[in-house]
Amino acid sequence: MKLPISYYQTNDVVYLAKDLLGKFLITNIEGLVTGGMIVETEAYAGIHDLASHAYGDRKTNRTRVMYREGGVSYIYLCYGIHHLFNVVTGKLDVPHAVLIRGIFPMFGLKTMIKRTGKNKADYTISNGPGKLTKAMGISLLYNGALLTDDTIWIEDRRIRIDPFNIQATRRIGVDYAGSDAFLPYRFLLNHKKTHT
DNA sequence: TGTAGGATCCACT
DNA sequence: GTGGATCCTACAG
Repeated sequence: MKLPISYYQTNDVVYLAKDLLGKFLITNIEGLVTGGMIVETEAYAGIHDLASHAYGDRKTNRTRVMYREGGVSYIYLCYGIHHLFNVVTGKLDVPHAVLIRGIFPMFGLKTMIKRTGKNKADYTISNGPGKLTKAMGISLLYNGALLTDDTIWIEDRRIRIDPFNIQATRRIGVDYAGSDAFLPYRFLLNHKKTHT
């Protein structure tokens, strides 16, 4: 069920961003398990993508983990407040990443409620990149963590996704990226029918 | 060493 | 639909 390391090591990051829809992101942090189905992702395509932190082959302390072999996490702080969780993909020295932007909460709902201070765990508890890390306990501590370990991992639960239910749009918040801001690298899973 | 701005969210109106 | 929270990163000097 847990995705093997080889899954992450293709260089087709756009394909992976799409393929991760319907997979399950699960964390076991501080002894508490939370998780849910991935419903929104964005692809960041290495050194030629103006929106990517690794654009222009920028190797810095922050971006270093993106250059590792696919299958580790890349977590960074955004706007000084939000931790954003990315899946590093691709081969060694190819800094591709998929930003996980939304999950549908399914496991550990009580824990999510406690962590976020909300009063119910409906889809809004984890429908944004900063919200899902908060609900799932993901922080900078786990930057570079192996996704084949038992802290943060992704499972294939054989959910079949009809391509008809995948919507592709431009990415959010990357207006600075020139023409790359318009690439259709954001993928949303239309899952209204499974839960209402 | 200093500073501008950011892969966001929420509480307002 | 707007703005404040809040702090790290990158880059200029």
